[in-house]
Amino acid sequence: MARAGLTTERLIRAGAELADEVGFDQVTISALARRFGVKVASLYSHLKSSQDLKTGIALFALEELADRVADALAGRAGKDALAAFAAAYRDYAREHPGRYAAARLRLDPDTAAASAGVRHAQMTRAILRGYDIAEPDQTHAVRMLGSVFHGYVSLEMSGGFSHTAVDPEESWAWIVDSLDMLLRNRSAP
Amino acid sequence: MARAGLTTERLIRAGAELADEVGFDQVTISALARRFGVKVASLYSHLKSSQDLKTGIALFALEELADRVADALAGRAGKDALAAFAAAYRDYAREHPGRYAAARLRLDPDTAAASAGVRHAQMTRAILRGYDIAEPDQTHAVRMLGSVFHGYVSLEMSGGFSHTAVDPEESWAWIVDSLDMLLRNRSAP
DNA sequence: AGTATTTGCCTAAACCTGTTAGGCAAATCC
DNA sequence: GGATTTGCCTAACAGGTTTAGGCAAATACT
Repeated sequence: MARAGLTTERLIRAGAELADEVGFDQVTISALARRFGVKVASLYSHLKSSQDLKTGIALFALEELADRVADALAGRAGKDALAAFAAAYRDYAREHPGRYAAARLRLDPDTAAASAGVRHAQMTRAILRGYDIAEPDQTHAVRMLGSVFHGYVSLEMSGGFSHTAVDPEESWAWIVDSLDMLLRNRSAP
Repeated sequence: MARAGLTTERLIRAGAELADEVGFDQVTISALARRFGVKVASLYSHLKSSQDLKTGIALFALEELADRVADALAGRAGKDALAAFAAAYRDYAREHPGRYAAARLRLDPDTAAASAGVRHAQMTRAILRGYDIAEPDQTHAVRMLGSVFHGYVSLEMSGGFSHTAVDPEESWAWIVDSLDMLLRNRSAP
């Protein structure tokens, strides 16, 4: 019988696509095997477990998102950088909802420390360079930015804004504007 | 054989407790049956499905959280109300992580419209009465508050803040402060 | 009270996902 | 071309979900 040519790489990639189509928590070893026209047990040569697959997708998504954000940030500063960061984040979540959900998977500390998550933190801090904010306020600001962006995207994705007529696009712009205003206010004199 | 005295109410309540102990997505009909010392099939007299159970827990949590927020808000206005709202929200998530996760379950539109979710929206809007912000900015502000609070709690719960020494308590206070400052700036002249 | 009816929990069974163990054949290496 | 590695397979078991049908406890009726 001809072989299917599975690799861990391909499985994780396909898992990411599957996540976008059916939702991250519907990603299952069985569904993945079906997609490759292969028996379930065959995947266990490439993946340790279902959890392993999910972690792999999470790491993949974190990396991909970090790359996008880095691209968006290149050559920008101040409010420009803030807006670009925000847009990259939100666009990714809308284009790849399953991967975005994956990126929010809780990782064990070691895995997290070796992931692209640290790049995310660095880039968020980089944005604040345009605003001259010292520690510990800088950390507070990093946490606030992360909260707003993640919170907004998460609420929007779960349909939380669909019961008001106001365009989410406008709210997003208003919020970015507000954050810029706030960070300027918080800048050292 | 003596009966166990199951009711939909009791099952949902026990499910909420179970969620706090083992995590919302580990809540399962089987685990619930074990907890009552009863066979799995018996629960199907009271619950239509596993999904039904989860929806029930979500509605219960939304209600409970709305009650707490309403209590916290009573007799307060302006920044006081803002801080109380924020505290109620965060405290609930820390006390009842499973229920908080349940409250974030995506509900179908009809169910959502009949849930305590609408009270949450109303209360968030009520806070803004202390700041004199007109539409459509009011909607933007509601969305921003929701995003920050949910985003912060969600990131904190998933361990996102554990790699920096800065006290999350301080960050929270800083953020509430910032939001107050921002809303005052956005007030009509 | 004693009978009739409802209702609650049971057994049994089918189907799905996850996981491990062991086998055979295709690909690869000399 | 023969030996070895490696990939996918079958088989089997452990949960979880859900439906169908049965017996006995609780409740309602006269």
